[in-house]
Amino acid sequence: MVILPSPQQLRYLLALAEWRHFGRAASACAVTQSTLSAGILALERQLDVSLLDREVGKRVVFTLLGEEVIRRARVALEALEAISHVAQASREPMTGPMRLGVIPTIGPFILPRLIPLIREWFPQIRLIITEDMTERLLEKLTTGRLDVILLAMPCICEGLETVPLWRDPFVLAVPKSDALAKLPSVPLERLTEEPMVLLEDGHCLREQTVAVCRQGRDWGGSELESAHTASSLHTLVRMVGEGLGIGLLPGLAVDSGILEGTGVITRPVTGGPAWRTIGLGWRMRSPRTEDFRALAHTLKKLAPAEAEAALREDPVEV
Amino acid sequence: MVILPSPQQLRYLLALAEWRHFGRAASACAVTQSTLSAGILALERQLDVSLLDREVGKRVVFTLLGEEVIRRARVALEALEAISHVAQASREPMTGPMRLGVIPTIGPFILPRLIPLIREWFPQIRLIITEDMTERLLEKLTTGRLDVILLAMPCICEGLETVPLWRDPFVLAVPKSDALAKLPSVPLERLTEEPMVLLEDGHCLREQTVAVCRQGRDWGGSELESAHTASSLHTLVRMVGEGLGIGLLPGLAVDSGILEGTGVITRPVTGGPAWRTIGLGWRMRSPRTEDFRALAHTLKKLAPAEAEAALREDPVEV
DNA sequence: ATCATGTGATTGATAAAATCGATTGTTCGG
DNA sequence: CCGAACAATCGATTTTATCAATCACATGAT
Repeated sequence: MVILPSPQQLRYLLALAEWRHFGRAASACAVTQSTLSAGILALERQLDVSLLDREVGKRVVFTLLGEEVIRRARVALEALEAISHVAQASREPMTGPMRLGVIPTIGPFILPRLIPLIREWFPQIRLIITEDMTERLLEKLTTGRLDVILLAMPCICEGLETVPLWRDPFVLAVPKSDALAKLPSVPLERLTEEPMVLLEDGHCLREQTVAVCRQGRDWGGSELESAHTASSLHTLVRMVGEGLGIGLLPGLAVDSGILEGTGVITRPVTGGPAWRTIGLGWRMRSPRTEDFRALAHTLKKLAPAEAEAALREDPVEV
Repeated sequence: MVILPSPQQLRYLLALAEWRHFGRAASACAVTQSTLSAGILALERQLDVSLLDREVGKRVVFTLLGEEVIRRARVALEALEAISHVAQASREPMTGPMRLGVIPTIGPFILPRLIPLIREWFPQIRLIITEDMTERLLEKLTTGRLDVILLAMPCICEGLETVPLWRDPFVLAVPKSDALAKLPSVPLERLTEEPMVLLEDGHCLREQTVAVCRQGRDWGGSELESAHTASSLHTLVRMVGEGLGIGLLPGLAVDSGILEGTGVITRPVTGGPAWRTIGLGWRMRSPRTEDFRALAHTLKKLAPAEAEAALREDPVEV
């Protein structure tokens, strides 16, 4: 049987790696310097290797092996902490802080409904909300700075568990006076007749609307480059109102009143699938996986009835 | 600061999960039953949850949370053990058992040279060799039943670190009396003139030789189905000798004398790349990564001089 | 019904360890 | 050469892990 390093010793080692100073590392661990020193020594003695270079002066310099052990100690302690956390989450499900990330094309339109819903169903949950674009949300999620994110699916990111919540249909936004406004609905093919206003690069909604347009007709790079770009959906609507072009809007945004007082109206688009799927995602093997599954189940209540029904009938995601 | 479960307690839990019996689990851990019982109780008390269902009789039944904690305990203990192992590997590099897997189209031809080489360079290493096909080697590697494998690259398997060692050229094997035997070398295009003898499904060499043949000409499924199949390279050579068809052989096999006394001769193939790259692979983040890198460096000495040179000049792998 | 048996939990004693406060021995910078 | 800063060491104390023995409670055989 192998002698395992004690978690305490590993904590001391990580603190030392962080502070590079025995005294400060010790007070960070709430122990005396002698305790931490003894702990590091004991770890080195048990492993029968030296983790610190003690040659040069009194500075804290780790050996190559020391650095490697530090990396692995982080992993091991995280795994141990996860056991505590999963126990805590099971003891008191749906309590405590929950750091939720949300993309800018969902956040402003869903949060006014989402926050009261969570307060009602899970009053013990303290939501901490971050709004950012998909890529950076994923980075924050995988590095543990977020617990759970609300985004447009599909999301290709390994180690991520996602649940589709509902479909959000795209509708065409045109100025009241536009020719297309006279039609009851607009076929996909006609979307390229007029210039398009798109979101800035980085918004996944930009790529999704472009993909919808490309369904209708070959719509090359040149038109895309000449399109106007907006930094938010609110700006995009204003620009459509100013006659700079037409735009595709998520139904979610329209439902929450983004068009009010803008002179922009919407028409449904026909001739092909035109929606995005909104889903909830979290780190696979997160200690609070069960919490997040329950949250997803509750969040489905926020779907417009017909969107949820559509997803139920055809759960295969695009 | 969260209270972490002690590794010892987790070991008790895992033993209990394995034996489902306090007494037997205790002796497996070399402690008394009371110690193990107290350990489990202490773990439950510290986590403030119940891991065992103690309602029904005296049988050992885990709660759902218990099962989850057991899974995570396995991960955490592995991470802790990895720290011990990396320390041990650094303390005594290149010692102890090393479980090497090798595919059947490499093993018989390289092991007679590889084993003495390792005995000479790393006499402390105790090789334990397993021969199997790529897929099952990878499965054994990822589940920890092998430490390192020798295979044909590229190998698409995440979590695997691989190093290319040398190129092994394919040569054409034909009966001495065959028409192609009269040529000094054979262009790829002519490989499909005669029936081909291939290895059985599952050998990666089969797919590689088919890929080489396909370079020369469109060579569809029907010819493949009608090809003869051999269960080993030795059989394949015999079948070529019997006139059942021609075959592609790794130079490695030819160099080690597979053709002796068979009436089969070889010709180089021209008109396109015709080789496989042999590499060494191991679990990324294996505690003995440094050992394996050193091993790979040494194994390169087994390459025919020209093959290693080719790889040095053009290390980009196909 | 009764008792033997197998099981996990409990108890009290003992050995091992973690930790603390105080001290020692180095290494720099002035 | 001295003093400040720092890590290592020492001795005392508390805490923890472990053991052997025992208890409490099922189950099954008679």
